[in-house]
Amino acid sequence: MAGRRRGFDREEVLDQVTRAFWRSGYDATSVADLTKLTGVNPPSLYAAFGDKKALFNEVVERYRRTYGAFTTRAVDEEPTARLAVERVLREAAVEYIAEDRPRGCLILSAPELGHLRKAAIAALEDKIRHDVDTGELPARTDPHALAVYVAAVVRGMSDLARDGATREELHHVAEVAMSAWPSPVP
Amino acid sequence: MAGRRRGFDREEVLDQVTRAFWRSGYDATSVADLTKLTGVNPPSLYAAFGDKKALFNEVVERYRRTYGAFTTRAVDEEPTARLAVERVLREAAVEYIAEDRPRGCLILSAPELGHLRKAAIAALEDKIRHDVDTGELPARTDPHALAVYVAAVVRGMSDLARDGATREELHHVAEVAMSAWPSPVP
DNA sequence: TGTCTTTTGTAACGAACACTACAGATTTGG
DNA sequence: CCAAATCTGTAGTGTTCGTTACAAAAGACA
Repeated sequence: MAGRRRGFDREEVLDQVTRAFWRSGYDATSVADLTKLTGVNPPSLYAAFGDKKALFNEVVERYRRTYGAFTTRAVDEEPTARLAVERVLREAAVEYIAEDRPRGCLILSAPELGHLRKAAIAALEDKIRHDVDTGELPARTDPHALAVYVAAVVRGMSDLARDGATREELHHVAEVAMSAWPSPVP
Repeated sequence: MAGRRRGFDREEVLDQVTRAFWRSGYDATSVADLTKLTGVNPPSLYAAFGDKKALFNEVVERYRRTYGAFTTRAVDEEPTARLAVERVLREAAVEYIAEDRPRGCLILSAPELGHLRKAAIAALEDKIRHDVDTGELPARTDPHALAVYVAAVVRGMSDLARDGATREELHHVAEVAMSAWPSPVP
């Protein structure tokens, strides 16, 4: 038996909340900020999403499936680790500076999401290791070290974007970073 | 005409406060945390350092002169940009994981200190440009792009340290990162 | 229409926040 | 030893935090 219908679009509110957490972080974004931003009063917000922590968790999941999905897609779709990393860096330079969004990466900016970052490094490391095994990369290549290096560069790019870097600067970073990629022995 | 003497060591308290801000950041560190940590009651703390913002500013200045001085020293003391960057990366891998301190870099972790980061990039860029002018680096080298690349790597190393990376991992990042350094044309 | 269920706005809760009024304690200078 | 000056601990200030009690409003089903 149903009752009164929700007076707001759950997805639209979730996107507004995502951008707020993305811009300012979890702690610096108050529930009062969110109610003012969305026009949804506290009881409705809590009924729809649970408490602030649960709302943030849902925001993170949504972010992974939308704004943050380009990294996973590159690693999954590109045939080699080199092409995957090239694409991640090239796309990050665009994504992290997109005009109608907060800058940088929500996940890379949230201290409590280290497990997601660790998983991303492991996935890239596996892809690198595969290329070492097939001879696509030299046998001397250390897959873990190379994956952690890429992680460092991407995090640096996200931080720089938040500091106001330009798209050209990030593209330069990507270009220079790729020149550290191991070249096969002849 | 003097009165009652201060009951605590100002420098010692300042160091404890520095580590608190360093570990948890400005917002997440409450004045109540600081009074509990140092044993100094609020009125004494405010009399000695001013308000929370002024205290943080003094902490940052102190950090620059102590824990964070190794980067400036490397750029000032090393004869070439390459040696300076090599040294910054090598020392960062040690400094950012030191056992009796918070991990990472206080300045790189504080969103409001972008001006200090910008100044550090400019200083490195100048050193790189000097080496381009003297022929130490190839003429095609873009000093700004290379400096921003180094900034990205260092920030990534600081972030990784906070996430629990090991010293070996950071050393690997430094090593791989240096292989992107331009080599002179023969 | 009447009843049941769910959402809504108002208005508050206790806790934690940065900060300070005030009075007693402690020191130097006269 | 007295008086002026500085520091200390207690106990507050008003504000904001996340969260919720409550009753009116609104739609679904009998």
